[in-house]
Amino acid sequence: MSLKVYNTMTRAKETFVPIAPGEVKMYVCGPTVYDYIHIGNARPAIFFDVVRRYLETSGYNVQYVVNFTDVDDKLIRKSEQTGESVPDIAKKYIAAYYEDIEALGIRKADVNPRVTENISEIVELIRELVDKGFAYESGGDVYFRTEKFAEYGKLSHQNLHELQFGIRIEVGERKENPQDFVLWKGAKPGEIHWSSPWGEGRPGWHIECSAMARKYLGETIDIHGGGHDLQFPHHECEIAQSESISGKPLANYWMHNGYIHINNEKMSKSLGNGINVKELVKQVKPQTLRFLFLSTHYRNPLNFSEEGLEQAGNGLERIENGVANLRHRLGSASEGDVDARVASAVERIKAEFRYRMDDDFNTADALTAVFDLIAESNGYLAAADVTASTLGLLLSALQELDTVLGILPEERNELLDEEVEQLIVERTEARKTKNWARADEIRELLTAKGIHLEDTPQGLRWRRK
RNA sequence: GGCGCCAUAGCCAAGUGGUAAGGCAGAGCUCUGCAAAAGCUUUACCCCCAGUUCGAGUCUGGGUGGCGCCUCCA
Repeated sequence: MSLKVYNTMTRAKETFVPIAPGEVKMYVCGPTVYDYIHIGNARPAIFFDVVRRYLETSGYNVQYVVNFTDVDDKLIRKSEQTGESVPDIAKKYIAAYYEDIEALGIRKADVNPRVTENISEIVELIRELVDKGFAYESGGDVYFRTEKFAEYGKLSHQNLHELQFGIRIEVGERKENPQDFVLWKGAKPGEIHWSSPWGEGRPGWHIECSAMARKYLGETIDIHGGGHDLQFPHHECEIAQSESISGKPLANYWMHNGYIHINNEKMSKSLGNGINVKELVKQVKPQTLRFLFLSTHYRNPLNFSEEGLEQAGNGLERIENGVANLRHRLGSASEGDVDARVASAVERIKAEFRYRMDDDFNTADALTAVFDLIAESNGYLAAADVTASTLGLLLSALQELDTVLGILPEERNELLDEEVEQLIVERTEARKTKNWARADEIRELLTAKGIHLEDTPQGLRWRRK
């Protein structure tokens, strides 16, 4: 089966065909850097990271761009509140963003363009829009003339005239039409600003993505992604801006992830129910969060709860134990050929994984392949004699899937301190002499230190918990 | 008002019109000196009502309940 992608534009799963064979250009809307990212921001970051990884393991060369909005109303407001400058705030939260995504095992994008570093490209694009009559200057602002772009609304399938404008925010009085949106905002006194043909000011929100996507990826990109809420107006506006100039589709595939809910209500900054990634990773392993997110299809909402987190943690533990047990057995495994039955099961499971991922990145379904591999591995491990080559095969299959999912802990050659080592030696002696009381005492002592001892036919196995 | 999404076991969750994956939790058993880990066993009138069909969780229509977007949001 070939890769199928659900395209918001057509509202259907489509066979993925890149513009250039073997190349994928991906643009995902990144954060506005005025605060620490919350888990709602983490969902697209993790999901599109998995998309990128999967495309790469499928043989594509992926160009992955995620922007930073480092100047906008929210940054300016924050600056007024804290007294810090807008660039200082942006710098601080960009650094925090990198820390957070690293903690979550999210690979950095190839480029993280920033608005403030692309002002001339943005101004140039606005100038082109004005020249072609798609935009107009009004009182120091520049607006996009939505009436001029007949396809406005095609992504979100909205009829321009049936939208309720001004329902949430006031309609600016400088607009020709309420549905017009701002491309350039004239600066108020004291605000951060740049020069433009329309006076001092700064870019509107939507224009940056059009300008930066064009600069870094070209007129048409393969995949444009972001949160569900960006569909309208953000992506709709991007389409209007980009396509009215190029006459070509901005993106061939539009992908939108569903929201994180808390108590069955969306998480959002305005509701103030956000959970910071920084706080969360202090409490749970980052892999747990990845596991949790990937266990629900990306387009579905995901209700976040303590219970869900705990269940994800337990599920992950089963996988971790399986891998650890595999590694442990490596030490006592014999030489010899790969077990034919295991080999064919591994092939079957890997194929199933691909099949499920090919179906619009169905990570929840694909995760079962990991459990299948663990079950296969545990079954094989029960045998009295195992070959290192078979264990190696299982391990590499697991790692192969994990290249895409990123849920396994890194392999660490942890050492136990001398005192613990000594106790383990003592316990082994005690067991030889059937001094169960002392053996159990030591085991409990170490359990209290977070080190779990397990006696297996192949000797002692320990793990941290 | 317009445009959408969702409803599957105690919980999470996948599901191509062919008789309900997987995980977590629970119970029982096996292995173990005891544990742990692991294995085996065990649990579903797929929200309701019609319809299409040889056959519907899946398609159509109508309900009920929940959620989202309609220019800050991921």
